[in-house]
Amino acid sequence: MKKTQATGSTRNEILEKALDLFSVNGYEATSMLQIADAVGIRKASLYSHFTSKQDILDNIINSVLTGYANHSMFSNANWDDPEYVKDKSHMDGEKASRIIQEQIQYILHDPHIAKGRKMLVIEQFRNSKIAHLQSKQNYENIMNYFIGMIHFLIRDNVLKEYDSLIMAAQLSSPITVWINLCDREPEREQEVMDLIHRHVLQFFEVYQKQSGL
Amino acid sequence: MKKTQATGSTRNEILEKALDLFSVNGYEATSMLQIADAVGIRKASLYSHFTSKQDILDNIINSVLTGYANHSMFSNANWDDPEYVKDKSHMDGEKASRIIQEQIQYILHDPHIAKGRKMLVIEQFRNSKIAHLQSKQNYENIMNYFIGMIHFLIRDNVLKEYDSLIMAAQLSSPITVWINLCDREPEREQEVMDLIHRHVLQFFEVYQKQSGL
DNA sequence: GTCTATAGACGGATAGAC
DNA sequence: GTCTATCCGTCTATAGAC
Repeated sequence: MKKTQATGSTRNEILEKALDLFSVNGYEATSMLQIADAVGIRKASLYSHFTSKQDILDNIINSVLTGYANHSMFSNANWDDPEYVKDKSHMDGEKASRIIQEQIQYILHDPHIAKGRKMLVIEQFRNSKIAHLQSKQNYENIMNYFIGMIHFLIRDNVLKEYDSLIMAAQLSSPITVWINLCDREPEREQEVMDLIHRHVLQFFEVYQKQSGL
Repeated sequence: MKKTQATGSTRNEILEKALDLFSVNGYEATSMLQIADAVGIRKASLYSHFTSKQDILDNIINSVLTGYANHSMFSNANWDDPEYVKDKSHMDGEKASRIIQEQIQYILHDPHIAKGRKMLVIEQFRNSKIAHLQSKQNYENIMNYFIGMIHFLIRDNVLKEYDSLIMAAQLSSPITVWINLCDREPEREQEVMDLIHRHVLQFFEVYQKQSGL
């Protein structure tokens, strides 16, 4: 049961280096030799830890899944929990922008999340399992987070009561597009962070409840 | 000069079938044998039309580029041209939604544009040339179209004068995200078209000039 | 321009010594 | 668990007949 205890670090290093390569070149374009070289072992030694190349990918997909679920604030937010929202009442655009920017910084720069996101983008058309995973991670999860936020802000009398699904899409989608832009061209991060700030402020301005006061 | 005249159709068929494969599996994961099989010729015959596999990709990238520039309404719109905007004055949400949905239908279902878009998504992290092309095609071009539209609508007294870059991002980004969703899961197209309709209507509602009348 | 045949490199995976 | 050596299939690309 504990046979592989000492090899855990090698095993994890293989997964990590493989994800490095998969997230740039994709699964098919990455060879076992490249992975072995990145880890610093011989190609054949990979087969002491995984039965096949596909086995490596399967384990990465699982770790992307659970890693995201455990660490992303998008997954763990609970806008019905008084403890979670206790410092979020009387939210304005500036405050929301700060909260959102903090989360963007996290998912942009957490190495595992960033690489997992890029790998799903590359592999999404090859099989429907990955396609659904990609939709769940980078669409449904984010939408649900923002739908929760919008509901909270409407309940808290901060925002006007429009179609909350559409409001969530309008608030989250520019951010999603700009995260993709940063994944492609990291040098544009400052431009993107500025755009996000202006976007959130303007969203609050047009949807705020007491617009005439 | 006209030597390859008669072989043009085979050459184009190679490009077309190669794009079919590249847009699903990616460049590296696609073999010359797969391309030859799809065309119905022997693998070696491909080299009568292209010097290498990379040469095929280069030609596809050029055709994606010029094809998009020539056919997409996003590239050819000119909101300063009286002829172009002559049927677009006094726009409301319904009218804008109709115009936008028509264009979405086109870029979703035009085979060349759809496959080109997917290929750029798959290949965007492998080299910076493709990354910039992807940003240009599927971000800057679309943003410029919507910035033009927003400017026109503000000039035409339809919309309030907010930061037009942010307005364009808020109008276009949900659509971009939903197009990606359709590329991944085509069965969700109806859901997406409904969301786009609701989104455009609500955008016009919150940004329209005479909100109090 | 397409074909068969093949070169030569590299792919994933296994056997067996240590 | 890592190594060397090797199997066998597939890859891109070329040579040369037709």
